[in-house]
Order: sequence, then C-alpha cells, then structure tokens
Amino acid sequence: MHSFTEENYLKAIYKLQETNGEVVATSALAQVMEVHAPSVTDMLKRMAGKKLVTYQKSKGVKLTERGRQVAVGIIRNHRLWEVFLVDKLGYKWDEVHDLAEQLEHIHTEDLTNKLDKFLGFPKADPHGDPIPDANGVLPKSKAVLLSTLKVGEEGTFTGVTDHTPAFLNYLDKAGISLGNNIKVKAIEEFDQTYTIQLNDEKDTVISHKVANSLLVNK
Amino acid sequence: MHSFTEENYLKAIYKLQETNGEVVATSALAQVMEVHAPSVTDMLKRMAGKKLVTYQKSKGVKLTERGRQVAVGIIRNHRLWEVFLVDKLGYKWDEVHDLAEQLEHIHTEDLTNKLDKFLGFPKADPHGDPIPDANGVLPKSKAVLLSTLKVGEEGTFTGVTDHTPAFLNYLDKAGISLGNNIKVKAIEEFDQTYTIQLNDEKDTVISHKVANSLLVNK
DNA sequence: AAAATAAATTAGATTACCCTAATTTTACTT
DNA sequence: AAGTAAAATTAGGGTAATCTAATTTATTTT
Repeated sequence: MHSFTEENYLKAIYKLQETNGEVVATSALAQVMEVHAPSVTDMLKRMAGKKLVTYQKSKGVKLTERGRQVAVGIIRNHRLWEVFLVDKLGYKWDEVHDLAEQLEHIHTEDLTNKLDKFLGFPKADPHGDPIPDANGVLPKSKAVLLSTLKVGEEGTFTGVTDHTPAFLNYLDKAGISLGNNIKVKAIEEFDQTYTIQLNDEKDTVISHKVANSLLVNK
Repeated sequence: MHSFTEENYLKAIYKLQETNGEVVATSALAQVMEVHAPSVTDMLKRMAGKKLVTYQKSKGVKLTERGRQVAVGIIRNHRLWEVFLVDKLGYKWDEVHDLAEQLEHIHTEDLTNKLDKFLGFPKADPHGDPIPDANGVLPKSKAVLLSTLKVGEEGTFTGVTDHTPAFLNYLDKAGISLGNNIKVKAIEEFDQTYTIQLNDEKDTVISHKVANSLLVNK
C-alpha cells in the first residue's frame, strides 16, 4: 500500500509531533531520516498528494488523521514484533530494534491482530514502550523520569527514554530491569549522582544521565 | 544487502532451473516475474555485474554459486515463515503464501536460525515443501505424483504441485490432508478419474487434474 | 528596519526498476 | 539455404527516492 520509505517518514513525523509539538520542520525530519533537506521537501510533496500529511511550503508538516492512523499502526506492529523477537525467539532487548524496523512494514490488519493474540495481548514492548491497541489508541502513560524524584521517593521502573544498545547493555550489567522497584536513597548535590535501592535490596549508584533516561511509575 | 526485487529474481531463476533445466530464458523469467522482457534483460545485466548470475546475451541465465546460496536461503526463510503463520498464528494453508512472500525478505542468518529453532526444526512447510537446512541443503524428495500410481498401489500424501488457494481449498473440502494414506482403488479408463481410499476409510473420487497435483511417498 | 544567519525550496542529476516501440538475433520451416 | 516466426535486445522514457549547488524565504541580531 505505502512504500517502506513513506511509512518511515510517517513514523518519524509522528514521533517528532509527540516530542516537539504539532508542526514538524523539514530540517528535523531530515536529521531523523538521515537524508538531506531537499529530499524531505520532495517527499513531503508526494505525501501531501496522498493526503498523508498537510504540508505548507516553508511552514512545516503535520500528519492528517489518515497519516496518524498509518503511523500508529506501524508503531503497534513494530512493538509487537519486538515482543515476538524477545519473548519467543530469545533475542535480548538491545538486539531487536533493527529487525523490528524491517518487520514493522509487513502488516495487514489481520496479521498484526493474530500476532497480538499469539503474544497474549501484551501492553508494552521489551523496553516498556506501550503498544497501541487495534483501534490505534495509545494508553497515556503517567510515568515520570527517575531524575524528577526526590530523596525518599520510589517507583516501579517501567521504561527508558534512551533505546541505544549501549544504554540497555549498561542497565543489564548494573542489574536494573523493567519492573524493579527503585527507591531514591540519596542525590549527590555536586553532580547529581543518584544512589538508588533496587527491590529493597542492594544500593546502586547511577549518574544523572542514567537517572534522566529511566521512567518510573510512582 | 540485496533488494527485494533481486531476491525475487533469484528465487524465480532457481525455481525455473529446478523444473526446466539449467539455463533459464528471458521470456520464462518475464512471465514468472510478471514484467516485460526488456525489464528482465535490464535486471540480468545488473545482477550479472554483482556476480549473482552468469548471463550471456541471448543465451539465457544461470545462477552462480553465490546466487544459488541466496536463493535457497530465501526459500528456507519463506517456508519457515509459512510454518510460523500456520502453526503459531493459526492461518490456514491456503492463506499464507503472500505474507510469507514478504516476510522471506527479512532475513539475517541469525533470525532465520532462531525461527527454525523456535518452530522445532520443521522438515517441511504447510504444503509439504521441504525446508532447506542452515547450510542450504535441500533434501531430495522421492515423492511421486499420485497420477503415476497404478490401481492397488498406495502412498502417503506429502505434498502438492499446485499451490493455489483454489486447489488447497478444494482439498480441504474433500477432506484430503497431508499425511493421509491414499490408496488407488480404481482408475476410470475413459477420463482417468481416480477413486481413492483415504486412511483405509471412505472412498473419494478425484479428477485426473487433482491426481496430477498430489505428491505421495510410496 | 536593515543586515546577517539559518532554514527551506528549486534546479538539475543519479540509480533502480519498470515501460513501449523498434531492431536484432535465434530457431523453425519449407 | 532462404524465409518466417519467435525471442531477445537496444533505444528512449517514466517514477520514486535520493543527491549537490544555487536560490529564496524566514528568523534573529544589531
């Protein structure tokens, strides 16, 4: 139906809209898509022709409702495939992104729903990112960054904002896993290093950079 | 690594070599690929440049060893995904071809092997077609067409030569499934209609066309 | 508000894959 | 062996997605 490229643009626009506001700039898209600006302008014209986005010369893009539907469908598919790769095939959470990036483009409504059922209707992917339901509804998360907690507060580790293998690997090594209870024991004033307690057991020291990439539910 | 298109050409050439002999004609490929002859000539030149095929102007194509490896790898992947779709997701055997046709192009050695393991190292896909092993070795089948059996002979139904949904559906309706024992009770001389017995139970009458599309192991 | 900087667009090419029409090569008949 | 039919190739184009270089539009600074 849509080309892989189109679908990747839709996904990129969707994500940029989520994080940076309603209107997405050509340059932002170019960076995310790893292409040069004129390629983006070109593509946006084609996609506007297909009513996937509304595009005004030099004014940025927005997804149309149809564009949003497609984007969310792909994100749903991506996250379901990630669950498959980890839960069924035994991949580690830092290895699945690139494969899911390809599998996400193989989607008929039927396949996605059958996969969803097979996986037991998971609510989140292996990184804790929520999986949109069959109607394209993405549950609003009330998770906050660990770095916003004060000493003495605690929460359940439910997601990451940094998805790089390097970071995920670090968490593995540090023994920090999704579902862990994290309690802030101390915050070093000088450099905002956090001392946290995992599952009421051992204390661990993490940098501010790390605390700023962990999502917790209070 | 290789484009979907290239992979589809490789697969088509491989299959044509299997059934029609070592050298494949441009026109045959054009028909299978559903493109016009000049497109094939064009593509073959590019593929020859990449050492996937050996191509001599107006003399047809052959796969190189590398080309054969890639082709068999894709067939392996295709058939494994078909098993996944039927065994795990609950698709019927007449529904999986087109989806597998897309999934087959998502293949890293690692993914394919993990999938293989997850599925329990199946020997054949849902239509009975053998699955090449990780080294690209395809077990030689000794199955024969049911239409070559004489009255009184029998065998196990292990595969089809017609993979169309229409035919597969017909078999479902007629209650003929892979693994069934089929015994030839009678062959009508006039039109070669076969009367067969399934699993030593009920007798069924099938046309010569059908008998000619069923593979059995004597 | 004018000048300077940054962002976006147009212009003109390139590559992979496909097309139609015209031509050449191969194969088949007589 | 010549003539015809069939198969394959060349020639010339088209579209999607990309690029670089040049130009225009928008934003920021003075």
